[in-house]
Parts: sequence; structure tokens; C-alpha cells
Amino acid sequence: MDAAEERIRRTGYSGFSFREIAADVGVKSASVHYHFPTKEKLAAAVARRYTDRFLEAVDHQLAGGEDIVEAWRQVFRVALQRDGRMCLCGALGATSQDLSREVRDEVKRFFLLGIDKLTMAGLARNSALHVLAALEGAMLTANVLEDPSLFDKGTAALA
Amino acid sequence: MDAAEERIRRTGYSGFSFREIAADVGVKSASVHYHFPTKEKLAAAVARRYTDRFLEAVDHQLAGGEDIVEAWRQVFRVALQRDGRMCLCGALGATSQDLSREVRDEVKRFFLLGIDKLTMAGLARNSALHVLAALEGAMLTANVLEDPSLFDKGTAALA
DNA sequence: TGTTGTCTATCTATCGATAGGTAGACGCTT
DNA sequence: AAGCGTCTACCTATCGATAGATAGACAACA
Repeated sequence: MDAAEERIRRTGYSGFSFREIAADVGVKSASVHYHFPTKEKLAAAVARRYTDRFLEAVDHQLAGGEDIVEAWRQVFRVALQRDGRMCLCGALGATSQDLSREVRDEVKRFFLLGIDKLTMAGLARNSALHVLAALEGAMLTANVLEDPSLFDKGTAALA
Repeated sequence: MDAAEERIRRTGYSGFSFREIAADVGVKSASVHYHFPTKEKLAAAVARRYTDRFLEAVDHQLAGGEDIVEAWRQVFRVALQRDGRMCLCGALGATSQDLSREVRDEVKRFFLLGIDKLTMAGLARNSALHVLAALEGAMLTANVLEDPSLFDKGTAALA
């Protein structure tokens, strides 16, 4: 799943294959099929784990006394700068119209829970949408322009 | 190129094929190769045309007396709601790390010219980054959640 | 002994790309 | 006007590579 996550975050859904992630971890593609019968199931499982971990990380930031928006911003920043990759749900969501229901619903879950969490913390619904959009978009921009510092610059106005 | 643009906006770079777009327009894949020798060249050409058209559309909005940010917002809105698809450069940019230099540079061009245009109009560089990121992110969010109205809600704060 | 996990081997379908050929439109020269 | 080359835009056929997926054998372990 680690290998799959990395590949998906770099290439999107249609860009990764069983053979590649099998090679990454040193097994054969048939062995990956043993654990995840289809590509959809694998992607859905990876997306679910990613979302759960992401929200946990936000909670951890909040526990450290961070402001809610700054907490989200910090977790996105780490995802971009430590991993050097896009947000998994951003990478999948960009081709959302081409995903199967199962995978698409997991990606949806990331955004829906994100909006929930931000509104629970007191933000208006439109503000929650704006924060999530800006963070996801800044990550994309920084990635395209190959300059991680652009994430901070593009999200400075949120703080 | 129309067919290719639509496919790329729905499925990203690795998700579209010569055969598919050939079938879309009623020819064979070899005929597409005649006009575009490689997949990279085709994607790069489509991205360049998309960027040029996009910037022209912004200029057209500006000529109508629209505020610069509102002009950009309006063009993004049309791209989302009329076409019902992601921004081409957003769809390609999400898997930016996996694109060839040629295609990647065309996607970069979209963002660089966008930032240029916004700063020329008087915005601070960080503000320009923020606007572009928020628009691109709001488009992604609206697409994933299958609700075009979320674009307006998520970008209301820009106006 | 039964379960779990991985293997080898193979299937069908599709990928991007190329080779070689053809029909028709156009311009130039005789 | 007739003939000749050239160009465009497609075609059929095929290439090697790779995709996702499956069946069945084998080894380790409880």
C-alpha cells in the first residue's frame, strides 16, 4: 500500500500498475492480486488509509494548540514537502470523472470530511470550501512549478 | 485536438489513447500519428492551444470591464460548467512529476503566464498565487463532489 | 492437515508506434 | 489538354511491450 500510494500520488490512477508496485516491493504482480483482487479495490483501500491518516495528523496539530486553518495548512505542507508529492486525493480527484464509483467515493470522503471538520471548528461552509480549495490548489501549483516554497506563498493569505 | 482535449481533461495524460480519440472523430489511430508523431507532442500542442485560448478569454472578460480577479473566476467557471470538465492544465498538472519535459513545460506556462497576468494587473505576487491556487482547487473540489455550485461558493471570498 | 502467501505461467486486451500503400488534390511543364 | 511529380490525409497490418487478471503448483507454518 505504501508503494501504491507513492505511485498514485505521482502518476494518478491510470498511471500506476500492479507490476510496478510489485517490483517496488520485490514481489510478483500476482502476489499483489492476492491481497487486492482488483485495481479499484487497491486504490480505494489506499485512499481510505490516506484520508484516515491525514485527518489524524490534523487532530495531532490541533492537540498541539494550533489554529484550525493553520493545522490543515501544516499537514498539507508536510505532505508536499516531506513526501515531495501531490495530495493523493488531489491526484485521484483530478481525473475524478474517470474513476469507478468505489474509488471516487473514497476521494469524495476526503473532501467531505475535510469540510465537516473545518465547519465543526467554526468556519462558515463557504470558508471551509475556500480553505480546502486553496490548499489543494496551492499544492498543485507548487508541484507544477517545481518550487515547494510557492505553497507557503500561495496560502499565506489564509493565516 | 478537440477530442484529445476532452479526453485529457477527463482522464489525464496516461488515461487517454490514440485509439480512443481516433474513434471519437471517426478515423484510425495511425491517422492521428500522422498529425502528431508522438503522444507527448499531441499533449503539448493541446496544452498550448488551451492556454492561449484561456488567456484570450480572460482578456475578453477584461475588455468587458470586469475586475481582474472576477475575470479569471468567470473563465474558470465557464470551463467547469459549460464543458463539465476539469481545467486541462489542472488535470495534467496533478501528475506533473510523470510528464515529459515538453508537456510539463506547457503546463508550467499556463501557471506562469497566469501569475504574470495577475501581477501585471496590480496584485502582489502572493495574491496572484493565491487566486490561481484557489480557482484551480475550487474547480477540483467541485468536480470531485459532483456539484458545480461549489466552485462559486469556494471562490466567493476572492471577489 | 489446512491455511496463507507467493510463485510460475499464461490469457486476452490494449498500448504507442511504425511500415507500406492508396486515393485524390494541386501545380508545373510540355 | 495531357502527363508527371508531389503533397495531404488517410488506410491496413503489424510490431514489441505492457496492462489487469487468473489458474495451479509449491513452501512455510500453525
